[in-house]
Amino acid sequence: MSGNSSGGDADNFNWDTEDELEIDNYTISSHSGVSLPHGEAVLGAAEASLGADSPNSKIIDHFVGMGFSKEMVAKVIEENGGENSNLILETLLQYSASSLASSSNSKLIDHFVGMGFSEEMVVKAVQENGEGNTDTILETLLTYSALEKSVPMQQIADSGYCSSDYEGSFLDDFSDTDSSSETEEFMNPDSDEERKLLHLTKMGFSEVEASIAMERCGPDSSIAELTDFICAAQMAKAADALFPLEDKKPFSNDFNHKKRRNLDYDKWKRKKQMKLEKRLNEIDDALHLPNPMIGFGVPTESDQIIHRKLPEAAIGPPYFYYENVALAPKGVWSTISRFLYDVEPEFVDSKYFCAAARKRGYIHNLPIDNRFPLLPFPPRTIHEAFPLTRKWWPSWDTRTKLNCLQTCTASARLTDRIRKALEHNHDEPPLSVQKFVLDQCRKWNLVWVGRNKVAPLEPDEVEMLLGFPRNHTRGISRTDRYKSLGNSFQVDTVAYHLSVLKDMFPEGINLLSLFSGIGGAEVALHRLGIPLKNVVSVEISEVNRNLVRSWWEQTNQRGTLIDIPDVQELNGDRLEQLMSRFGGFDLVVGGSPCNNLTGSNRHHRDGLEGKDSALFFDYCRILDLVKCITARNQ
DNA sequence: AACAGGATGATAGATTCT
DNA sequence: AGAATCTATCATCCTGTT
Repeated sequence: MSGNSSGGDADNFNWDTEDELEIDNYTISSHSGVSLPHGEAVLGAAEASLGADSPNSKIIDHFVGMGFSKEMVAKVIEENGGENSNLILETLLQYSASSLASSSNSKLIDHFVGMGFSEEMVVKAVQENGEGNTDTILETLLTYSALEKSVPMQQIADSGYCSSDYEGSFLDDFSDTDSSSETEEFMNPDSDEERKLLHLTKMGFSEVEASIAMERCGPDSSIAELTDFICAAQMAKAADALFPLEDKKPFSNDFNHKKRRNLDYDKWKRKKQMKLEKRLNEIDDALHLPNPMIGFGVPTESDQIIHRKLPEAAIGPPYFYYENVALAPKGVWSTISRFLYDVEPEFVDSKYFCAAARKRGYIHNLPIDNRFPLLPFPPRTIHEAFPLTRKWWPSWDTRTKLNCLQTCTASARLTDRIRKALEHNHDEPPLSVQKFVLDQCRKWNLVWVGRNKVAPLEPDEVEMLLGFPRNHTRGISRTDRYKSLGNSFQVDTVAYHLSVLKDMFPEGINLLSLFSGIGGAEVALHRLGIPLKNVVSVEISEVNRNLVRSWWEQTNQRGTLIDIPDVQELNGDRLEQLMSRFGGFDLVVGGSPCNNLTGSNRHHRDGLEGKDSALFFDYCRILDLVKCITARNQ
């Protein structure tokens, strides 16, 4: 961060429009001595509204619980009313920022501590960002505190709750941390949901936040998940307020102002969000998608990283391997990484392994030296993969790789439209037509199968590109084949990462495969020549389970395959039972559903909290249990 | 089973601002 | 010149309706 030289940078917070002059000198905490022009009057009013019976007292408590001073909260509620908590939070953060701008360096740490951040956290943030750039420090602190507030799974594990009822223990552990709360009077915690709700409100979250989180995370979500969700949401909201410069918000009680504000609010918010994310990215550049996307190395490129340092908590046994789409909504990968022991994701595009792109992130604790690829190498270009298309391939279609293989394919109507668009021309079509056709070809992965004729890939061809044996998915409906394949691993890519296991487990491995799909991990290990001793495969789709079972028999596996339809079935008891029977798991593989993360989902791109993608937390839960049980049995 | 249906984020290049 | 901003381009393990 290039530094503004000192804390006196009032320019950073250029708010002086008429409406905002009144707050320009306002400071949030008793640590700084700047006083308000009419502070007394405001505080007087605020005092009055602090009574326990006041309708706003709950919301005041809420924000105080977040670390803001009572006076400041009261003032903001005075000015904005108590309904729009979003607006209140933004304003509070603006106040914080503005007071920062006028506070001196020596008071910097005190100031942040006064906001409710811990001293060591502040010192760290100041060290990292320099003293000058206060808004950067605030951002960093917010990031830290969101990270800290969320309770990573490993902490639960570390604290010794291994059995299937650890969530209950966790609840008990927290339920008496705070005795002063008025929540009891309206809640009677006899159901699990209400218990969680009560618990969350006691932790300082609002009832609304808690309910939303529970709705979004599902009824079985743990407190850890819920707090994580709320903190993420709070951080996003807080983030909105951190742009003091150009997009100034009118700040007054003027009704028209507010109305206008609301009209532009969404647009404004989006713009802010974008900018904040840009700045947050600068903070944790660790999660930038790499270019070229080769992870720690691919067999076809010379660039390679041989060493990495895993966080202590991540080191096995068991080994684990988690996969999901690389281009997930912002923050998703940092959350995933946080829940998986802070292991840095390895982003790899399968175009370095086969003829189709497939940008994915992998988080694993496997060694990364001495990897080797599956042989023979699969075709690496479209022409190699589909030699027959070469004859019809026009010179102006310069593709050499296909795009990501998806679950749907182009309609016949579209290929027909393309044919018609091209038929009118004897020579090269005009540029506009070329562009249209190329756009569609890229979008739907069309290949040339005749004069002016494009077609989507056949399921067989997709199987081949993804590294599965021919006819692996044969026998189910065409639509299902596309769907199952589109949701699968690219076998060569995964095998390259898993290849390091071969020397370590010459006798074979016990595999726990979550969200197995059509068995990409199993196929990869088999093709690597790593014997599969016992495989427990969890897969919701019966069609897919049958495919894996059928492959298992066709390939004359000697081991045991156990399939479980529902990931919820795999609780602590069941796992203990399975693990004592097999002697533990060597590897836990899983790629949790991505349909709430991917850009191609028009309707429910809800991020990790989405209905399906939230199953990621089950992966964490189960991995944690396995880790715990393994450690205990050693 | 076929079909239609945008939104998000990354990136590169051009343009303007400092 | 270099930073900041704008613009165009491209890719994306898909869902709801018919």
